[in-house]
Amino acid sequence: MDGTTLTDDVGFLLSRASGLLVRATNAALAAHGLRVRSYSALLLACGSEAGMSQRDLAVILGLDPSQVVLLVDELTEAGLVERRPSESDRRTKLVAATQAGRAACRAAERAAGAVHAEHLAVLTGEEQAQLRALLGRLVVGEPAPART
Amino acid sequence: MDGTTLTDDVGFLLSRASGLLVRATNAALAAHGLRVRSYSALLLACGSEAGMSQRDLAVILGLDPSQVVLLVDELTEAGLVERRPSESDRRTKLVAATQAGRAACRAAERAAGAVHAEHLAVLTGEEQAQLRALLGRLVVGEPAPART
DNA sequence: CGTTATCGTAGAGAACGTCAACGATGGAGG
DNA sequence: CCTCCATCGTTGACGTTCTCTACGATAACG
Repeated sequence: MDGTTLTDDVGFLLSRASGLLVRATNAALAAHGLRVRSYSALLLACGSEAGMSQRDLAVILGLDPSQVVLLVDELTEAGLVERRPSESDRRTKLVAATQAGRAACRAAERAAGAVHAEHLAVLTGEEQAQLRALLGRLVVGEPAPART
Repeated sequence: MDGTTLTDDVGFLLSRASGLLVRATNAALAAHGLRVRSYSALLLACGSEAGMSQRDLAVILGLDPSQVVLLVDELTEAGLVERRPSESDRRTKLVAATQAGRAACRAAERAAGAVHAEHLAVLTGEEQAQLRALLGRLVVGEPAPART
């Protein structure tokens, strides 16, 4: 009567599933010079025309702001994004995707999507939607990530 | 029409949810001198009377064998497990929980379970079961974790 | 008996998480 | 206007985790 068979633990399964997917996606993105981390940031930068502040990036990605600095440094050096000054607040810098960045993002999107689809193939489309919905509620139901 | 809104991406949600739960669980287990990592290993060691080989530990936890060494070192130094020679194979060492280890495991189980329940409270019991089932299929549907 | 594979171990290097501090700017109040 | 406090980006540090390589000891196979 141990309700805690590790392999039935939601937390463990979450870590395990996440780890497997991240690993596979990293391998696929390596061909594009990206990792899951940088890809996510790039994707967000591509999301808005004007760019997104590093603080917003940190909040959405659930990272410490100091990590975002390095991430943006890396993407900037690769010529995929650029830091633009905000017009309304001279402290904030908007991270905006360059032309090359948008192109790389599209390519990476295909690569990541393929791995993604492959790993989720064991689930039906409906099940994938279910999973997405459940995880979504799990994530938003939580307090701030780091540095409230 | 971008099908890739990061916050709707299953992989991203997986990482995010996993990260949040691990962080919270680590905080809760800190009072018992454990982390999620060591707790998982301890739980497995407590699972079988004779103990479990480090190799099996690595496979189940999805870790590199070299990490298991450090993990078991740590647990051994804390007096929670001990390495026993296997009778059938002198190469393998069986990791078995001590009395103290089993006690610590039970206490940690309660602490982890509480955090667990709290973070999953946004889902109904049925939804939690659904999630567990979906994740389970996702995990087993994958190839070997590290070093096949 | 020799070759090949496996188990545990050790070590290194990169990526990641977490925290503390600082300069520059913005905002609120006297 | 000036002062106090909050925020944004940045830097630095320290510990954890991932990944890979190599090695000694033992096992399994030919």
